[in-house]
Amino acid sequence: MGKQKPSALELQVLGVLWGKKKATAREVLGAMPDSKPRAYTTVLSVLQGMEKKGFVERATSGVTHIWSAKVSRRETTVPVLHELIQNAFAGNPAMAMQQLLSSEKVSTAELEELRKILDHAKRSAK
Amino acid sequence: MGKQKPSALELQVLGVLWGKKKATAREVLGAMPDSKPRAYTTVLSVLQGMEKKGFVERATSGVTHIWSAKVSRRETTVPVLHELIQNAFAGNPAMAMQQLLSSEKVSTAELEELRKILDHAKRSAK
DNA sequence: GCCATCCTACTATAAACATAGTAGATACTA
DNA sequence: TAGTATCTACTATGTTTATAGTAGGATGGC
Repeated sequence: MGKQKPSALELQVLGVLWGKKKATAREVLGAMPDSKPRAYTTVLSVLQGMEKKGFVERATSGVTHIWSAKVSRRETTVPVLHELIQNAFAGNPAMAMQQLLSSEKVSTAELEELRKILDHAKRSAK
Repeated sequence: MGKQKPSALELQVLGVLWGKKKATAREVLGAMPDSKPRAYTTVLSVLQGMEKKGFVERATSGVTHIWSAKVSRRETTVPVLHELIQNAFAGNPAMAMQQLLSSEKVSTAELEELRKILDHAKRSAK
């Protein structure tokens, strides 16, 4: 019953729900970050499966159901990232971050923010 | 027939090969970071499948085959991380890094190293 | 030389995933 | 109110994943 790992598609659905707080199946379909064409029923089926796994829950509003995430972004992604780092980065998170910095666009403001977090982490470590 | 995405297990195998440069199937089995018990033939089958997909290649040394990665860590993991950030972090790599800093152990030396990279990125951005 | 061992190739299979259709209920609209 | 559109539940299907067995060839020790 406990902590299962969401698939890539399920994670994408969760990402939408973390962003919107609440959404109908149709709204989720419209907000999927990969813009792959999918049938409405595909997303609905995924949501229904995710409910069984405890990833999402729904509130009924008339006929339409309103979906929301039941698990937090952090609790969900920490194990996912951890596993990825174990598997692909020899357990070394710094290597992953280094690659992220060089492969993804990070704004100056975000860089500044990260530097603060870094300094704080350094002080805590000492 | 280009760029397919490796599964989690395939990524784990690649991680072993990136670390060891070359390894037999048995050595790969022994070095899998999750220490899940698996049959020798399981790993062999995975390697054979990965060869078809172009992820690994082999050299024959007598009867035994020596396996090595045919794709680099970077070219493989950049799309994987990118997709993860799109799906689970609203396309925001800084959020992912922030979480990494707070959820994974990073040594003081690595923090220092990261700070340098950060400063460099900041200078380049300006 | 023989037996146990280790190797690869090939095949099999259960489970998970991604996808979507169909049917029946409800709601809108002209 | 008749027809159209929309919604959910349920079922189905092709694919990929993870797993491992079996068969047959080679190796090595004794």
